[in-house]
Amino acid sequence: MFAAVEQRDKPSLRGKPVIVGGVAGRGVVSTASYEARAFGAHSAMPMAQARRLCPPNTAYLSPRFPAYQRTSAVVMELLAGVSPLVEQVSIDEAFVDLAATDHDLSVAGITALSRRLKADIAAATGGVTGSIGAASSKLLAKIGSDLNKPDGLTVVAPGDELTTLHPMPVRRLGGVGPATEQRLHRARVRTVGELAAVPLEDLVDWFGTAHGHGLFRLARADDPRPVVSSRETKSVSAEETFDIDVTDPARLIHELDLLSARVAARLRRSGLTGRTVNIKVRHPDFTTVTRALTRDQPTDDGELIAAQARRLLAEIPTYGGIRLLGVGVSTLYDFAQDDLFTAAGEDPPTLDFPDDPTPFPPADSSTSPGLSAALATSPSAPAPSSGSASSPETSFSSGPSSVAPPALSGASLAAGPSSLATSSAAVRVWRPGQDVRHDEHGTGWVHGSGIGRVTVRFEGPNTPIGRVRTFFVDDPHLQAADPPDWVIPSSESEADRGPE
DNA sequence: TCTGGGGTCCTAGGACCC
DNA sequence: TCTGGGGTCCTAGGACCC
Repeated sequence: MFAAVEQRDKPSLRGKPVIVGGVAGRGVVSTASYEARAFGAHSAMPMAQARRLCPPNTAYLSPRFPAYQRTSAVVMELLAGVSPLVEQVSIDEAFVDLAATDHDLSVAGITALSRRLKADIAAATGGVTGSIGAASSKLLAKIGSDLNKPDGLTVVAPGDELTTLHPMPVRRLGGVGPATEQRLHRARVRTVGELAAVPLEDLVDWFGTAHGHGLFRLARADDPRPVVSSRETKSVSAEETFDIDVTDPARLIHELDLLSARVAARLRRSGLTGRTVNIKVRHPDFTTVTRALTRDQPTDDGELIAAQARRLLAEIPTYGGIRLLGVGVSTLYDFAQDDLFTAAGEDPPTLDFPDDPTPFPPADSSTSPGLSAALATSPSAPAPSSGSASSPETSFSSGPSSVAPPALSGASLAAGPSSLATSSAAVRVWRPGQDVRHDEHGTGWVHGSGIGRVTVRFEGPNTPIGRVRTFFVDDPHLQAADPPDWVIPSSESEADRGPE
């Protein structure tokens, strides 16, 4: 599709090999025009290899996503005119549920409708053609649309599904990629028909429950997947492959910050926040590792994301250089954090420490022996347009009590003044050994801590051995009197090592 | 001049909880 | 002393798709 748009917009490219993709450095081919495919170029091929294969008159172009997006929107608009139930799969693919309409669903009727639609698409896009597959399921419709590219039209009549499907190579099935294909080939299974002869137990054995059952059904054209108009976003990420492997740690941190900012901006644009920060590192030998950390509160704040990402990166050896760096956020929530809870009529799950009449030590940092910092902020309305609805980091010291908690202050500084000023929550610091609770079990001390949570170790007349419980910032047990259910640590547990 | 970028889903193990 | 069962959440990695 990218190549078709380029050839539409630049007549001189028509009839010539066109390759769209990363044209420099370590780029790969996004799309090869049919003229370029004749020389062996194809999607996902390293650009360097495509250059070796294609003749000198080949055009190598960087993608112009806005142009493709405009063309895509024109097509999607036409599809919406055909049926209210359209599932856009990508920038250039969609499923249309014709059963959600009152169209004539006979083969003749669908063929006529498809012809009209193809003509409308070509006219509305200025000559970009599309291929249509029509069938009784997504599986067959998709396979049909691939059959006579470009500008193809395939209608699989009801009843013809198996005769269409079974001669095809297994690779044609959605969900069968290089790994599954290889595995099947080793088992002498090359066609869908051969796949249909494999017992379910074998498929589950080879590919696991989900994939095994999926293959078993697809091989029988048993595909009840409905057309769904919209799906919620599960993650937002950004990554970059460097032209030359990066070794300089300062440069890596800088890149991490840039990626975090990009992710945060896209989260805000979509009205999303997320709790899990992921990083991805690809080494020069192409091995790829990921690290993730789930926060207690969702955020869309680039500084906060970057702070987490830096901690995660610190776990990974980078002295050999880094080929690719990525940052992502998942465990998403639909609204900015403040909206999330006020809209639901619930209290925000953070403690409002300044007003909190807890049995804790006094919230006076100058007199409380254990409290090393208490940054209170005035409750105020969320900033109207800043998007920084995230709360400041609520963190706990885990370092030696003689030192100001470094991770802590780093995190709260990273939250930035504007973020602090717009939040109704406070940052509170606990130090190991700090006395935080007294009850019938004895006296509880901060034993360990992490972002958003703290473990308290109890000892006293009723608890001869140390008992440990983890509290979260929003845990009512931290302030309420109702008896929590105690966790009795085993002897190996860190709980018995006691406060430092 | 070897191998992009943005996603989804699944699995497996461990921690934790009741 | 020889250790359940079911559930959820989290993390890491892999396959796959466009």
